Amino acid sequence: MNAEFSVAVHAMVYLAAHCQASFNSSELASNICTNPARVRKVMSKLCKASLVVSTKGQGSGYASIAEARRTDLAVIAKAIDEVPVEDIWQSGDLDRDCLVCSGMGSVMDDICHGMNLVAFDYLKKVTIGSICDRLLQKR
Amino acid sequence: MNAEFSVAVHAMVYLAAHCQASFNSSELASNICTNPARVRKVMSKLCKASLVVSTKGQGSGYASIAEARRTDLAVIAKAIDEVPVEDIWQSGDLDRDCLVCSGMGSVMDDICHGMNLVAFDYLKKVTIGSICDRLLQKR
DNA sequence: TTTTAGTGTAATCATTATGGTTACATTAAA
DNA sequence: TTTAATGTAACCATAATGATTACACTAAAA
Repeated sequence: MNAEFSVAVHAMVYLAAHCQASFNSSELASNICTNPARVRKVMSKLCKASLVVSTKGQGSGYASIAEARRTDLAVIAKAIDEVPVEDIWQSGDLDRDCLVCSGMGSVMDDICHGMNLVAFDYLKKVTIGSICDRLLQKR
Repeated sequence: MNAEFSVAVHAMVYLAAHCQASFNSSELASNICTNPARVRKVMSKLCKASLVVSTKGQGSGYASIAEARRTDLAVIAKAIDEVPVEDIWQSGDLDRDCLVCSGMGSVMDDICHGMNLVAFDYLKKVTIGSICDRLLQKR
């Protein structure tokens, strides 16, 4: 799971915490501590998944959708096409006679998939709203 | 989670499936499809955690421990010092006044930790024995 | 006692992945 | 018509990864 996920969550939290306003990629980049091009790349994916709204032209930028607080992190991860556990290296070789050698690849694949399923279940329980509340001490 | 985990699991499964014999790093590397030095590096960690036994000198190598089939993948991951979800990039900056900017780092850290907890729970349920049985079609 | 075949471990190298930077076509407000 | 923004691609520097090489150490075998 790379930094795009952090950028996406941070941006969505920031927008949700200032839900009346709109911010351009430079303003978001400054708060996230990255560069505007990276922010735009991530926001473009969120926008395609309808998790944020973006406008174009002068004075444009990004803003929260109405249901932003209810958006969970699993949805965000899928929108930016990320999985918690990256594909593990598949050892062995399908063409070998040895059952261990030829079978370990798919075993590791399944294990990776299994971890991703439980990790996604966990991410489903974390919402942008819950993060906002925690950050703004509204527990 | 990098390839050392694959190497470790593959090696443990191979040794457990041939539990009467001992194999050197070249033999294991050939079955895993990697190089002997890499195998030795991983096996050395497993050995320190007493998950395999190794001998030295001429004719030496690695062999299964008696309880190998009951070893679970969480124990192996810990032995080689790996976590399923690598640290996610901590966005923001602790020294900023903005609560979102200064707080997101630890939020992402906690999320990463939460995913690792559930992923480790999953790995605990997968044992070397269960993988052997699957590969050798003893379901 | 010497030779030999192995482990343990570090150093180096090539390749890949990652993130930052720059550039520019496109868009829409002013 | 100008300006300020997004969307996206290309390029570069750096970091991470795995393969390779080397070698000190160890213990069996001759």
